Amino acid sequence: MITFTDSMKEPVKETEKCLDSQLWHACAGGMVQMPPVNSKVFYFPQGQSEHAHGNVDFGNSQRIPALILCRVAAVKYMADPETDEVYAKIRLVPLRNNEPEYDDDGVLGSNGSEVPEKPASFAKTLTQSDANNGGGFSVPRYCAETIFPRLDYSADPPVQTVIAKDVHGEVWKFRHIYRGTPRRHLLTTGWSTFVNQKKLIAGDSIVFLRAENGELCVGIRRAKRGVGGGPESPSGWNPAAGNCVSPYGGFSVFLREDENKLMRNPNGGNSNSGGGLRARGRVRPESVTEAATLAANGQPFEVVYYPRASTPEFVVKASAVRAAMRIQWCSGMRFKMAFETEDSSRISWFMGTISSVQVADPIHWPNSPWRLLQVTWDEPDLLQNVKRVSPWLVELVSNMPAIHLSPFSPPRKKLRLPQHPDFPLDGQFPIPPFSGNPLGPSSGPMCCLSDSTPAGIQGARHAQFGISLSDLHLNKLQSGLFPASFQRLDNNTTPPSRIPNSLSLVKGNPNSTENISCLLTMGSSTQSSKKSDSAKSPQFLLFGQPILTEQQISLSCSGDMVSPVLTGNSSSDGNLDKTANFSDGSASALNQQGLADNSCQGFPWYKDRPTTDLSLETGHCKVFMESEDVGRTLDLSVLGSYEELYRRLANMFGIERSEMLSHVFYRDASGAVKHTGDEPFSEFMKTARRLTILMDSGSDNLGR
Amino acid sequence: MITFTDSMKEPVKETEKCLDSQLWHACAGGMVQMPPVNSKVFYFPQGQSEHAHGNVDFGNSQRIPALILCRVAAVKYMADPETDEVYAKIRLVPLRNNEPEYDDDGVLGSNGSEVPEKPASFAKTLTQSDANNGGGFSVPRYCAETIFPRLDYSADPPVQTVIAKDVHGEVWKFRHIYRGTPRRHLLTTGWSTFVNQKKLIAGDSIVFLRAENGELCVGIRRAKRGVGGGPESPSGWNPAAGNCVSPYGGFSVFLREDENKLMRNPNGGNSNSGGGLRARGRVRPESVTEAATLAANGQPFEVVYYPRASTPEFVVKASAVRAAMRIQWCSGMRFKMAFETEDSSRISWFMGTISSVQVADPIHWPNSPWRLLQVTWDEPDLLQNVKRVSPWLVELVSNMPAIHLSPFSPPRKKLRLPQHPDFPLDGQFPIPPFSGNPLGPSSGPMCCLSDSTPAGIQGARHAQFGISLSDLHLNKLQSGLFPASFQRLDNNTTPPSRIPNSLSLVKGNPNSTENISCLLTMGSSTQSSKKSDSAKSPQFLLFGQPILTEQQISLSCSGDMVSPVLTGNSSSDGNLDKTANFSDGSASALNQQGLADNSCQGFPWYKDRPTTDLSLETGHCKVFMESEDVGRTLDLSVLGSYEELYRRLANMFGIERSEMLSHVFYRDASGAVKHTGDEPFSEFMKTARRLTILMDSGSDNLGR
DNA sequence: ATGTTGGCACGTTGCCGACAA
DNA sequence: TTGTCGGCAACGTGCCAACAT
Repeated sequence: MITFTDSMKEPVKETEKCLDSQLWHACAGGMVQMPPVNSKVFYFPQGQSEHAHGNVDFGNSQRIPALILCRVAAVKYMADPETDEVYAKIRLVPLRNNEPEYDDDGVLGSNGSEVPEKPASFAKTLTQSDANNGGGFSVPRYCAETIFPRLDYSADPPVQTVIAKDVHGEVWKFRHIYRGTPRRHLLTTGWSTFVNQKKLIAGDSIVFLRAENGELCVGIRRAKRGVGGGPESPSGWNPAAGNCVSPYGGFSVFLREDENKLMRNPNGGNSNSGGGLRARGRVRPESVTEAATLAANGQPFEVVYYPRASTPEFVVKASAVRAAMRIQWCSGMRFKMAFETEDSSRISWFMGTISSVQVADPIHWPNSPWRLLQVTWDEPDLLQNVKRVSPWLVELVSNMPAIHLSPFSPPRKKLRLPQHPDFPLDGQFPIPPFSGNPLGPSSGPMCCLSDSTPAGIQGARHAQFGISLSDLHLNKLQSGLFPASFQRLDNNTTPPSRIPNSLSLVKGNPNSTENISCLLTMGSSTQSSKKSDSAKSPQFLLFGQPILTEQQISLSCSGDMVSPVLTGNSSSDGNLDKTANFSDGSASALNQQGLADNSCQGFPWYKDRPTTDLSLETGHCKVFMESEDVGRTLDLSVLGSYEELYRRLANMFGIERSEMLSHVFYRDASGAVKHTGDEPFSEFMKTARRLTILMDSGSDNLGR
Repeated sequence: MITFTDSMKEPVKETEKCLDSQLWHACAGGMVQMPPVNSKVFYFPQGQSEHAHGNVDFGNSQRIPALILCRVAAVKYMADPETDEVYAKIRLVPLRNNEPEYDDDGVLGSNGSEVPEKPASFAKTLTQSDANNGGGFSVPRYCAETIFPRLDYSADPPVQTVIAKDVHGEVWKFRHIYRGTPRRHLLTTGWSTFVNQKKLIAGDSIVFLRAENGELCVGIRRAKRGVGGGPESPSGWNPAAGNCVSPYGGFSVFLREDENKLMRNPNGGNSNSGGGLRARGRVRPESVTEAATLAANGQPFEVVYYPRASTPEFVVKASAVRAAMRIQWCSGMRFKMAFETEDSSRISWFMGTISSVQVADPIHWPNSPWRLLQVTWDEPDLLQNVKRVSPWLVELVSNMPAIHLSPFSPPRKKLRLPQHPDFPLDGQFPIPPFSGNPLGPSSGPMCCLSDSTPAGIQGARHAQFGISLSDLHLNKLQSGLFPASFQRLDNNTTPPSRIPNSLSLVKGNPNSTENISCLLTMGSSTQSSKKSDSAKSPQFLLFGQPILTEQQISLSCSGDMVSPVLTGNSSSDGNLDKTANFSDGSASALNQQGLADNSCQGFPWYKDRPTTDLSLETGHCKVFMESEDVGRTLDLSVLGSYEELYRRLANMFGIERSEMLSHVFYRDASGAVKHTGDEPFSEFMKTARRLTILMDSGSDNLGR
């Protein structure tokens, strides 16, 4: 008997009960990691719209950024009262540019005790016999012995009543008996009631969890119907690329099946006011537009996330996105990706190759990295439905450390991500005169792969080196810091057909040896940034596309254009205008040649200030942080004094301003290296070309 | 298998299927009459909020009128997909003042064929045996023979399969057999499935209906649990008067029971996006505020109405409301009210007495007639929960015709309600300079009853006549047109204790005989308006409160004040300012004396223009329509010409302007009766005091 | 005319060990 | 160790006429 308060104030809220986060996670599955409160995440409206039923029309009233940096304000772990499906309400606060107080992982705000040890839990996928209405439930021994209360084995047969609470706190009783020959654990009486009430069928999973207070909890994970035997977890992966009418593509099959299940299910209805007209399951399209609009306007909002819906997470740890976007994704790259196994009991990794790097929905989200990667799987049968993935979901496969990890930099000096211009603001927020790449400086090499471009279409001189991928793999190159993407794994015995099978290295100038050596050591950027400062750049061509090294990119402000293909300034970070331009200018040119499909992509998130100029704009200056081979563009003309400069730099790199004074050096147009303050600010402003912050007072690696 | 369109556009709408209006009505029950499309209705936000779960907070951002005149734009007959409960979506368009094109009953727009003959249908309340899972269904012979397909009685036993579609079009099959000794009709196979699926219990009703196309339909009407055996239909009747915190009062008990049923019912849930947080059943409070706000802003809106919810209709035929409000409701009045019987098979009338006339929620809806009447029932046991009713739901009991019916007027001349100023605009809409009473001219007598006021507190001379109610009843007075409210019915053998048992008649002046005779004939206003035009008015006192006749009220503009109690101008119609003033001034005075509870109430819907002035404002003029004893106030000063006058009058009374010219007479300040046009308009405007439209050219009853 | 009851037959549910993987 | 099967007993379902109202 449910009692209502006298005033009947919001009896509805009664159901807005949060459930134990551990049980929630047990039901959500091993793949699901919720961002901690106060951590930074990127919210992808595009991803959320996949979460919704029906078309989400964001209208043309205002542009919504493809991803919005937010702080996680709250997470409510909840469960659908009818289906028991777990979902989370995530309250997000968009971060404006000037909120540096939260660190990426949210450890600050979450009082340390945020690493709960996993409680004992057990998941079993129901067999036919388990789900048959005639039968009981075969309890795996492990579950019976570690999760269930201890049975008194002296009795004959040993029996007990197991009491478990479901996600709503409802209590279920099961007769637990240990009998048969050979002996086995069974749930009999009470089980079929449970199966019927919860409408479980073979393939669904049941989760038993022993909570910290000793209580036994039971949750369910419904199987995702409609997939032919493949791994189950992130299933909805195939928005028809560039198809605006049906953004779901093959994915909608999933939703349909789910939908039908909900429809024929006597549950899942609502006796709602509107007359049961609200969308069943998942999220209403309006909720998505609402959230996205609020987000775009910088206002707090709430999203509902169904971890077991056939869609990937659309609220992603900022650090994960940033890390992924530091990598210059290229077709041909090998990666692995985690999936939940069909019985959702384990996680297994699947290998694949990037077949193309291309914006998933160029019409609506032209600047979005969401599902940027079109992939080919080594075991295509199992992952037929997974055609496009987002970069942060895959892990490059290599026994070389990924270059962006900068393994040789001392931890202390590890680049602190700029805390200032965090928004990939494509239209909504005022763009500050200088706006850094929200994903932080990219230190991955810019490279371009194509398996179809005729070699030599570029005017540059080139020579075939005939290095295959396996060659590369075997080559000692890999022990250096070659982009961690070109070789197959050792255990990859059946290479997909699309794996490129030739690699061209093009020497751009005679001192190729030195340049290769530069390439090999570029991870140690203290050297490389010095050595290759003004060096002629080498050119690698892979399938006719040039491969640029970090140096070639980040140092391009020194005046050397590297490749006619990259007509824009190719600095892969900070210099946003140029990055955008890469896509607007040369990339579209590539498109016209039918090459874009397989080429690498810069991320054109900053289309706002299109420039065709190849060099830095006057007054703009590259800023380098100490030994890191990363740089940011700074428009000195907007600054009025050294003081302002220091403040800006402090903000950019997260350094105390007091530390700054004696550590900032610059090279002027004539090549002379000076200390800030050596010249009047006006002079500095006009002549400075490259600026370095050197925290280690001893070293002198600033190109002096 | 439900198919979705490729684009998945609004799959939700799929369920927004309308059902056969006849089946809908059969399920809704005999009490429910939906207003036809294009008819005029009053929408009561207050009433709708009773329809909602939880507190409806209309905020204080803007005042919402208590009732809003609307045109019915559309009615969608629907059924809850889970519970089969029928509901209607009514699309309403608020009517601004200048939309005279729709008549009250909507016959205009509804292409004539709107009077569907009731199809053969049969409702049976399930017996214990019917609902027992073990049993079948005893088909009443009438149902079997008139609704079901004809049985072949030659077989032994006669059997057939009856196929019926439910509200969703789902097909149900029942084995219909005629067997046993004595022979009877039974539904066996298929029946218990139906009972189980629909979760029917004893007391619920099943409706069989033979549709026009010959198809058999089946619907259900669930019993309203929670009432101890009383009649069932309009149950939620007792908002705690004046209690703002819990506007549901005893009523919430009903909701609770219903709610519990829905809760424990595996149906009735929702697998909704929001995570099942939407209100179950009935209407969300936000929907109410939304509708009310739209309505108040004159924008089209939609309401959802559950005819079998325990709340009275909040969209009421305008004519019904107007008719009800023409009556000056007084405590002590006897009435009857229709209820659906417990088995919802019939309608029965219950007798009661108005115990007090008092605004139900003076804080939020100070001007609302909603649930204006507090009532005492002759059979209180059966209607314990019905404490307050709205005037249009009750019917005054009298073997005399109600005065407002004007039975002696030829039908042709029956008052056409003014079509012009229809809004009871209390704040939202601009008040036109001349604003008529939206409920039309009131022709009911203003009277005041109190069983507690000491006689003679008013200064007026008075005499006790000692006429009891039964005296009145027996008295020949009743054969005239005495207000149809003061006597008990013949069959009322147990008079409620609160029935007043004495009646005072106070002679206001010596010519009482004439005045009584005037009273007796006032219904025939052709005489009365002439005779009592300038006559001194008699005073009836009932329990010390004066009773005013129609003449006293409507003719008070001639200068005679009737009673010091009624300090305001007591014209019960048209002269809105005065009516409002009655409540604002004298009624509150009564309140201070603790008398208001049982006194009559004028309807202060026009507080906007408070006036303490007792006479008509300068330039205002009473307009009388021919023989009707009703009048409307007209501000001549806003008119510029006779032409404008005619247009306005035509609008007010729904008369062709061409007919008008020769039919408008007026009496000027000097008492002279003239034809419009006799004087220049400017002169007319200044001197006219009483205006009569005389359609019957022959009669000369205009006080000339 | 129709509601209620008890009888009874049949179908289903659900517990069990045997068997097999 | 645990999934599946056939056996079988208990129970519930549902049809029926008799009886009651």
